[in-house]
Amino acid sequence: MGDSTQQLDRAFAALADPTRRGIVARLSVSDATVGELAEPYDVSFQAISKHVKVLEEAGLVTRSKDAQRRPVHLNREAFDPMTEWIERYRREAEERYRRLDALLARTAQDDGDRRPAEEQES
Amino acid sequence: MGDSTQQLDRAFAALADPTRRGIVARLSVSDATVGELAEPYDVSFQAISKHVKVLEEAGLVTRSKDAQRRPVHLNREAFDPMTEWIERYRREAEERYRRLDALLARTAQDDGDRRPAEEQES
DNA sequence: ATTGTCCTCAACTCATTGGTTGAATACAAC
DNA sequence: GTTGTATTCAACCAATGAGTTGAGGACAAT
Repeated sequence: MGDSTQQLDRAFAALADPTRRGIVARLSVSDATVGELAEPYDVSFQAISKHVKVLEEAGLVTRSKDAQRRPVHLNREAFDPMTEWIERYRREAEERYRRLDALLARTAQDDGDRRPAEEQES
Repeated sequence: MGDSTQQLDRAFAALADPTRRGIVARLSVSDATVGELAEPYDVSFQAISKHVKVLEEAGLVTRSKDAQRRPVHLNREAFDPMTEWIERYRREAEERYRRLDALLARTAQDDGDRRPAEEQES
């Protein structure tokens, strides 16, 4: 089980929680302390601290140390593996669909040409 | 809490599992029955059935009914909300970064021009 | 040095999840 | 109708996850 696999596990899992997605959205505007991040939510401060930790372990954010504050910063590049993974298979399925579609179009044309003759099996 | 939020929850959570990502990758090649999907894995058949159910509830796959088989089919469009969500905030952070960068560049130039005079506050 | 602020760590609860096995269902084929 | 095949459902278990509260650590300010 490769490391990139585990990294994808963690990144996708991190974004599966609405609170954590909210935190990411907030951080896209500016860096923020845990206190600032917690403010809009109706849960304990510590719960938000945990959420930030999950995001950090997924590599999606980093924390620097400024006196007693730990400003949280969005790690933009860390989102790429997810979109790349999704887009890869989405595109593959899309291409298969187009091939199938083309095949069906050809078959439909064949229907007009030959199929009536072939239906005489009954 | 909107429905789209819950849908994102489920979609991201569904992709957070390597087995389920493997199933999606397999389905990008062609539709498959649960039995075919289970074959490469070293877990029980029922476990894979459950995984497929999770993918289905996330809207990422659909199952049709062909006799006793339930061929599983990838629902390509269902992946878009995820990439759109990620790209939205990724892009927002990117723009902020560029603005900050430009600001820093200006400030650096100001340093050369005016800053020495302004430092006379002490 | 004491106090207040910002934050993390530890221990606990409760719900969810991924896995198991053992039925039960649905259909084809004989 | 019996058998075989493909699949789901139900009950259970162990591990993980999101939440809580209570304590402790690091630093600034007085």
